[in-house]
Amino acid sequence: MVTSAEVIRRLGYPATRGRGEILRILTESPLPLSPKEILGRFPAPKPDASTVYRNLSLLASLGLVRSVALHERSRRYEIATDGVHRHRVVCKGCGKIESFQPRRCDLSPLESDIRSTLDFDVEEHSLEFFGVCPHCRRREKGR
Amino acid sequence: MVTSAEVIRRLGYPATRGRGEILRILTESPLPLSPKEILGRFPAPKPDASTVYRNLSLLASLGLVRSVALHERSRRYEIATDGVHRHRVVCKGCGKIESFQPRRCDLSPLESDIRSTLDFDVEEHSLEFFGVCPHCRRREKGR
DNA sequence: CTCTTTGCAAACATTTTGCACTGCT
DNA sequence: AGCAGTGCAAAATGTTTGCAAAGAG
Repeated sequence: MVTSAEVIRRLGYPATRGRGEILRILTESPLPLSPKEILGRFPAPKPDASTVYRNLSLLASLGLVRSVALHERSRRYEIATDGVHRHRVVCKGCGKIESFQPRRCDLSPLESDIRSTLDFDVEEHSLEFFGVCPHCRRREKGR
Repeated sequence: MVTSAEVIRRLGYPATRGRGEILRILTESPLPLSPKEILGRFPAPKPDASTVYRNLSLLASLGLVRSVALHERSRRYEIATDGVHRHRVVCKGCGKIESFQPRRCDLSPLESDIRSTLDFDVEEHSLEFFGVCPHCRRREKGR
């Protein structure tokens, strides 16, 4: 078992309490979290918000966390588990987010298209769905 | 030919100069634009930024424009042309954005999965790619 | 002990809001 | 004329930065 502290240290950065906590919080969350939510889940004493932002940037540049762009005001972050690929469904009514692992998510034909047409090396993609959750659907029908 | 002014009027809102210009600017842009960029392309006299934000929200709620979430600080908007589906490739090096229409973009199996597993009615999806553009690839190799 | 990170405060960027005035239909 | 939209100013968010004090290796 490799602890997150070791991973960070091996990458050449001191393993501070904040960094470990961020990784733990994101690992335990089934949904991507905003910096504010992450701060909210910190046990006391809570660090300053700027520390959370700085560490999220660092961890993202080390590839340990990933930012997720939903159509919101703030960014969200999730743990970057190698090889595990997740997508989200966001409810347009209430903003509820569900996360799921697709049975197959084969976008390689699209990625080859991009390579041959635009000459970009594609490294990642982000695929998010927007719709209506069961709860909001019932509410809409009721009206 | 139906003008954008008529479309807005039919939906029950006055067709003001700002609304028409926003639709024209977005129609003419091959790439999604941020509110600031949209404002920059306005012919004088430029409206106030708040007007641009208010109108973008209105046009988005009417379904005439769509917001695009790239991993950036500000939102971007594109014209919502019915039936035409576009995706973006963003260069991680220089931030360059390319837009393309996929030859096929069949995510219906995934959407059925979502329907049966999570019971969400999926109405839209957003699929964006991130990679390295030819220019940055050459620059990286050079180092 | 040295170098990096942290807290704090302030700066910044983006977006939203209240209000009097202007403009669309 | 009447109601909705606009500019302006100010506030609300979300994020970044400089600097002295505290912490990791």
